[in-house]
Amino acid sequence: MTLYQRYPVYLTNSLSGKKEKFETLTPGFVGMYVCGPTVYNYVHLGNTRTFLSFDVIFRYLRFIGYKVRYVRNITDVGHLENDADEGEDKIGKKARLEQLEPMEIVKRYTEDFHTVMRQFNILPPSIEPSATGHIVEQINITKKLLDLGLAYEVNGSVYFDVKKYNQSHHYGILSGRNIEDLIESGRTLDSQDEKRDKIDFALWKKASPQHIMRWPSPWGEGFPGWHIECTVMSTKYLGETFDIHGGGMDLKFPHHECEIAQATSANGKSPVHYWIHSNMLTVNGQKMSKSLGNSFLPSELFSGNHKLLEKGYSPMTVRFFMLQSHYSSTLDFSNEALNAAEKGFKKLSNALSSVKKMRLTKNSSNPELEKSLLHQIDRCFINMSDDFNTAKTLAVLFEMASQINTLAGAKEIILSENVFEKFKSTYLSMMEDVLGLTEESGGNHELLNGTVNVLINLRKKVRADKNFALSDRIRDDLKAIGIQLKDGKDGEMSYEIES
RNA sequence: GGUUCCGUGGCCGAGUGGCUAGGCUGAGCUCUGCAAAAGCUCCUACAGCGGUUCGAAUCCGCUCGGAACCUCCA
Repeated sequence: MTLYQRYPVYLTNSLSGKKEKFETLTPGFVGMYVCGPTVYNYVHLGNTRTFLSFDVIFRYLRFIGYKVRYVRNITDVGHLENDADEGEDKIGKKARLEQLEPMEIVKRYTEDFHTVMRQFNILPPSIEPSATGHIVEQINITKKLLDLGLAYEVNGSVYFDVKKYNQSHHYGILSGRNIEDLIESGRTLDSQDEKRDKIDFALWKKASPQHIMRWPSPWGEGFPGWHIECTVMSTKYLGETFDIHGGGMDLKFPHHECEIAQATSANGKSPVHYWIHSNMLTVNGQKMSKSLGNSFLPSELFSGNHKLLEKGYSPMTVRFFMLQSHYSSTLDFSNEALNAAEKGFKKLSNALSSVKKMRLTKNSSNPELEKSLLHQIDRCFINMSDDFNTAKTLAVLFEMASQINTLAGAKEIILSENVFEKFKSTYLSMMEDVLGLTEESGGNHELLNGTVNVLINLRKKVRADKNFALSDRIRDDLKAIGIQLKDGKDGEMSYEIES
């Protein structure tokens, strides 16, 4: 029996708005697509939260025994400033502003994105396709939609006919809207707009003479629209129907709605079984976004070099901070909360390092304690399988950490070996493999380690001689430069570098 | 205006009908030569008003407050 059979996953499907039992299309296999970044600028902390949420989902599904193909794209063309006639491609615009080739822009910000992902210990996806690598497929599906009569061409641009689609399907099924409301509200049409209806969206745009990014097509030189890339790439690597499609809440409409319309039209079937949307990171209750100017770059957060920050916080502190809330809730960002997270994470991290060193004294049954340990192990999985509830899982890990500290401080550990090992390995793997929370080295060099050990040995000697004045001085002086000595019960000493 | 969501103790943040969230902060105790770390104990909330129910933070209605989407945004 696999872990996923023992602890079946339930997740909130945005399509139904309900928590549903997770049943994969192919037993044991999961296909998951997540909308990646548009690489026209540095990723900010809000963007990072989404990728972190799906990283944990990916990690957990894998951990409980699924074979997961995780596709996360890079959008390097086609994301328009707006969908009106004069809409400019985001990459193209940045290239113009910075006087660089579009591919230079793409390269720079893709690398930044990857660096940030590594810093936060976010695993790379199985496949990371780019939109420009799939121009041919995007042209093909556009042709197909034209042939089906669900798209129309105007002056070298092709648009999706939402009203026509809505005659046989429900456009707005995901975001709970109906087409009449959409037509009534929203922005008015630009007079020179080529679209038949303002809710139609571009599949292919004609490139104006000054437009840098352009490819030949049956409709002349142009570039693909924003939504079509995800349909093409998800279909190509995961099939016409796949298990999970994720992304930030703000992509639900129109981006994901358009994906559903295109894919359903082109393939004759609904593309996705479970839609998962992660919620926004907020600052003072407002969404963190570039346009509002309240966004943080990860590097600013690490260094503390930002007007809203009192100090810097490590990547793992931030990762822990984000995992304390559920992915579907908004999370408010503040110095106070980060400070609390820093201390909380340190506690878990210390327990992680002691659990690695912990050894059994005697292999013998201890029913009462074992029952409690097994219960904690069980709850880790139950909580994670319940819509990937990292907050609840962390609560159990804190209990386990207390247990670990108690055991580590005990004279002897008497337990059945299999329970002991299971307990250790669950704490370890929940922390490191599932939640991706690893110990931070804190610049722990060999030379420094040796030097501190010289002082520790010296202090042991003077302590044995009851020369407490000197013993305290060694400790205080080290403390002053950021090294905290800790005296163990057995006369052993350890140290910790404070940030 | 339309669609959706939220309002939990000093702070952050889980929790969807009865059973302890958890972290941080604060107070006290234990251990320790003294610290630090660790362990234990305490501080017991659910925006307001009504309703359903034996019983509601949890369901329903209204009021107040806040947010997201409807235009690019993870």
